[in-house]
Amino acid sequence: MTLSLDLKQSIWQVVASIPEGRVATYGQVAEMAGQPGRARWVGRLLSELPEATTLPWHRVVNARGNITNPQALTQIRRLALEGIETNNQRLALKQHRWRP
DNA sequence: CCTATGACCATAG
DNA sequence: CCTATGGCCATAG
Repeated sequence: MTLSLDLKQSIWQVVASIPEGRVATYGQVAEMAGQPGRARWVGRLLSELPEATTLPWHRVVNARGNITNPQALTQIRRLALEGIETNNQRLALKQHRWRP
């Protein structure tokens, strides 16, 4: 199956709907977009975003609350602005996870 | 066609 | 906490 524009848009939509001050995991985003088990698609899609995007990609972390992003510093800074503190690239997922 | 590579994940030891 | 394993799947070479 090819990565259709529809699928990309559904994933972007989910990311866009993550509230400020909350985070979601890659797997969570994939599942909410109707593609369970496809966390890697999410990570790869986010890696292709233009630098000027308004999509809140910084609110997506891995299943352990860890930041595994080449742009970790940017992500950590943005999360801090929303009141989410990190420690060694890790945050308290249990407290900050978005539960719709 | 085959292998390697990820902004991943769950489970087991 | 850490490593190992198996699964995931588009993309690149």
